[in-house]
Amino acid sequence: MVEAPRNTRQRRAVVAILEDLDGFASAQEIHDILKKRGESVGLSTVYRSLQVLAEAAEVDALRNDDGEVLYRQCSAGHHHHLVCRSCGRTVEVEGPTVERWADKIAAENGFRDVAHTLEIFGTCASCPS
Amino acid sequence: MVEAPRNTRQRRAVVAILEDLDGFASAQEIHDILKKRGESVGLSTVYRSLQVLAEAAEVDALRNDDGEVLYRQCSAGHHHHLVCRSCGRTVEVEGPTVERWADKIAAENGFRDVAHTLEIFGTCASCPS
DNA sequence: CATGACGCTGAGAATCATTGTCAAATCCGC
DNA sequence: GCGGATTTGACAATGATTCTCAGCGTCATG
Repeated sequence: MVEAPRNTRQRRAVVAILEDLDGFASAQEIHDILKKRGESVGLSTVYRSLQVLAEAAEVDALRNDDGEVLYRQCSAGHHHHLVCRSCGRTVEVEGPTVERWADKIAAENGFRDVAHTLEIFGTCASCPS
Repeated sequence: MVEAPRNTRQRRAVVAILEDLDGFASAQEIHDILKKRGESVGLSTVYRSLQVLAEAAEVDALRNDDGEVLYRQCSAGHHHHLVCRSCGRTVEVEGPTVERWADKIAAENGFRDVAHTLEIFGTCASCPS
């Protein structure tokens, strides 16, 4: 039996931040925001909460070029991201054609249990060069 | 003027390993292989060599789920990878449709300096479930 | 509402890939 | 062969993430 996660102040605080944020943010950034708001939450707890949320598919996670893991509250269902390198602003995008293409390629080469990662990075219109 | 890189034993050794390997390997793995072959090369040097090669687009780099950077000698030109999770065997694939799709999506949303990452992971035909 | 079991928290230590440091070794044009 | 710039490598340092573990908070239950 899987235990239901407990409803703690800290977990609620992390979820609240994610709801407010528009784009992707690292665990450390979220920790900083919490500190600024006076909602003190331990760094370890922020990491753990995000892991739990990511496993439950309540948030999406991806790595930036520096290898940091970034988190964001997203809509349900399979989708990809168009992410601003500078401000983190994110647009969710869908690419049914791409999904089919990837599956076809994998099948042609005899691969099974197929998954794929696809993210688009750029600089958004409101960020300076 | 950019200085031409020097032709050192260590750099040649790293390149030789990459030529022998079929799939992606981490800097540490390459360092281990070098050690086993008796071609002692410092770990820092392996990292530096791979960085240089990656910048020169002579090898491709990607991150696995653990956040490690993996390197592989690839053909020239833009392409993506179909990678076996189990044995690392890699097939290079092209997807002109995907490239166009990604650029179009980015343009529609006012993003510039666009790049994308796309990798397909699966289990290849010769690996057990 | 009190209780107890057990998950959750947090401060700090530990981990681990990667990068920085810098003196000594190596290249390479001359 | 020389000399100066580049490269190397042992080791320290960094930085994100995970681990540890004693104490706290939750919550089903009485």
